[in-house]
Amino acid sequence: MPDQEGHPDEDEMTLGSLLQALADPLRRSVIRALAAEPDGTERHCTSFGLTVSKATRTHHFRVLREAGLIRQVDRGNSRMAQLRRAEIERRFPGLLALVLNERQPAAGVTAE
Amino acid sequence: MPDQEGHPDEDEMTLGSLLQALADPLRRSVIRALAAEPDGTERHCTSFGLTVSKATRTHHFRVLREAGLIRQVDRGNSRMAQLRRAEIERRFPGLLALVLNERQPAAGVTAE
DNA sequence: ATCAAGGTACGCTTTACATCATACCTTCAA
DNA sequence: TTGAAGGTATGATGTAAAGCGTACCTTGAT
Repeated sequence: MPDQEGHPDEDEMTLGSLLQALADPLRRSVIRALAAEPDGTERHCTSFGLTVSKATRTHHFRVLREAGLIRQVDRGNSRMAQLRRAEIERRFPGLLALVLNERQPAAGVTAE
Repeated sequence: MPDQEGHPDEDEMTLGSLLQALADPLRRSVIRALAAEPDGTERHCTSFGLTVSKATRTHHFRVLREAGLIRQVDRGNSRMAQLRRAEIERRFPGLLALVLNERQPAAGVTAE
């Protein structure tokens, strides 16, 4: 599996890129879904029900990864996504809570 | 002074538009400057030292206003900006703190 | 009444981004 | 080893957003 760069260290995360990544409702829904799981949970990238093409999905997960929100781990054939909860919380306390408390039905995700 | 629409109510603020508004470093700097002042402070739109044209400045303040971050008040010839601190805090607790705590390199100055 | 100053609106350019289709690479299972 | 499945890279497209200049409208001076 090619190209796995772009996992910034905790102190390399910038508020700008985090906010930019979270400005997209699709990406927020991914983070919300991940955060709803127990800490350390790995989820298959296709398991979020995003109604976009493969290429677009790759794009969004790349943005999340490069912002530092998720960690992507290769598991044989697939690449799993994991929320970098503790690091995000240390670096920008309260940021995740904001996304979690959003009372907004997911956009772009399979409808309600 | 024309067009003063777009002051959403507190419960009309959406996380999406707030994040989008705050994704821009210029707009974050305005919010940071406002938040550094005592609550209720009104500041002249030109007092932030933004290095953009008048038209662009108007644009950014409009985004901030329509997201619900600031309130714009006409004072004779000028239009003053005021942070909607309490409302933002009630609606999305912790959001402002995130912006405030951002360690921001000076604009136009490289390196630390 | 006139005019400079503060803001906005409009039109335009340029850049960034979300999206897709296609082609390709890797892994695992027939 | 052949092929299906999961991901990525690339290139193209449409749209949104940032930026500017200019023209115009207020307001408060002169």
